[in-house]
Amino acid sequence: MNRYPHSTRILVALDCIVFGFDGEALKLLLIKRDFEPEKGKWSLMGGFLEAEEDLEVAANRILYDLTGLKDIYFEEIKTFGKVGRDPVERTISICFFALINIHDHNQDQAKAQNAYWIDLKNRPSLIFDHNQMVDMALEQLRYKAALHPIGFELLPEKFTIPQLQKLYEAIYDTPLDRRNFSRKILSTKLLIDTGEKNQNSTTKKAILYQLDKEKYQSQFNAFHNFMSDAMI
Amino acid sequence: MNRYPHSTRILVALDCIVFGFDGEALKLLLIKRDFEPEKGKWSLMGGFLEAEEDLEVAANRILYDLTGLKDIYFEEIKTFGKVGRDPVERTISICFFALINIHDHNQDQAKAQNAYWIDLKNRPSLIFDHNQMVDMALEQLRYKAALHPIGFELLPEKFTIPQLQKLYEAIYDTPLDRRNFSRKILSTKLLIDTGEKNQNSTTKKAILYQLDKEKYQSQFNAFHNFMSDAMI
DNA sequence: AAAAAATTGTGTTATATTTACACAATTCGA
DNA sequence: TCGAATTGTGTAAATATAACACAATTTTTT
Repeated sequence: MNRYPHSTRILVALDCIVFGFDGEALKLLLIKRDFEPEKGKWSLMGGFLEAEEDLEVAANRILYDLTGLKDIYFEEIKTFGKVGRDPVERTISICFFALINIHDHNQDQAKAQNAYWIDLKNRPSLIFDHNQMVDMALEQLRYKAALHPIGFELLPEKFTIPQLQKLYEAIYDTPLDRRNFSRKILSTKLLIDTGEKNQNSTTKKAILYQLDKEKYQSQFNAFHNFMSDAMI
Repeated sequence: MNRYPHSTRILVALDCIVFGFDGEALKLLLIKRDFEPEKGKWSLMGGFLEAEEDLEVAANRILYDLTGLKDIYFEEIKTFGKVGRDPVERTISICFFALINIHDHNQDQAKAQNAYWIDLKNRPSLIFDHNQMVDMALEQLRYKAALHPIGFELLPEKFTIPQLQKLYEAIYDTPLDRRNFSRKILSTKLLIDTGEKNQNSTTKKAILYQLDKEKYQSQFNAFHNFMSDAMI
């Protein structure tokens, strides 16, 4: 077999930031490590790229092992490759974030990985460069969600406009005007009125909408200037 | 030394798309390969990540070897990791694009690498997944330049507004209204009037501006909605 | 020397979008 | 039945955008 003889082969890891939303605050699915290295400390969920495995397949595998979910929304953030970032051995890590509906995932699978939902605002310090990874993930989530309709990935199939607003307020840690928010969301034409109402409410029951997946691609840029630039 | 015993080490490459602008059209700096594999075919400039080398350092090294320039603007696009993408051996490639002033780079260094400026519109087919990389790079350049003031990286230190407009027209392959373009650019307050005029012109000599690097960071989002969403 | 051609700089108006704010309707419990 | 909490919709002022016109500069042509 004809190879590249003079180059070094390096461990390739993948680390994922999984975001969730409980109706009030943004959460992270973090691992309390019961394995070496750094046993007992907190980290992101990760894994190594295998010899005959596509990168994308590896990302899906790692997300599946953590959540029991397939076809999750995720996107690459960047590849971390400082020499000493993993003290055990030179390892580069392809970092990505995923958005899931917090009630959808398999609790047993999370338990098996020793994973817990942690409020983003109270997150513990993480191993290696994982803190930096979370910082970049939040930055990219804020950037992307201001420009594109990806927030829906964090909500149930059917949701109300006030729920969506609370999500945006959590992502950007800022209050938003109810009336302008509603108009702006509806003007994207991405929401379909299901005709149902949210029965959980103790006051006026809000309309339940779902995402118009037909229009999702064509309207992917409809969120431009959704948040003011200062928020990003 | 404590290692991860059961994981596979993999070749890690970096491939870069170098954009330039000759005043009329967008150009790519491509390699006519005089080495194996795929000798004689066209490819992107690339190289392998070395054992004791930071990822960022490797990117700078590869860009330096090609252009003779340091501190070039570049950003990561994504990591390509399909199993068969390099037929010689499993290799993942971290792909990034760089923007340089086409007149700045060291011609000898480019010649040593067998590199040529190729018009983006007439580019030859490239090896491996490099065509896909260029497609993604152009997409990301269009996206980013519509939202942030990165186009300047492709121009000389001092430039005129009509030159900047031609650059944007090349990036988006579309004509723009001169008057609205000028007003929008000036409203960002990112341009400093140097007091000089472009002496190369055969008609009215345009004002030479330079980028206000003090304001560059704080105004990084000032380009939001610079191009209409349909362009991106 | 005057006129023509090419290009640059600035202004104006109609339209669309954004922001700030007000009021009416629904639901439940006191 | 009234009040509290929440949801849905409306309106007017300010701002931004898009479409368009004209004057100024420089070189070339007549």
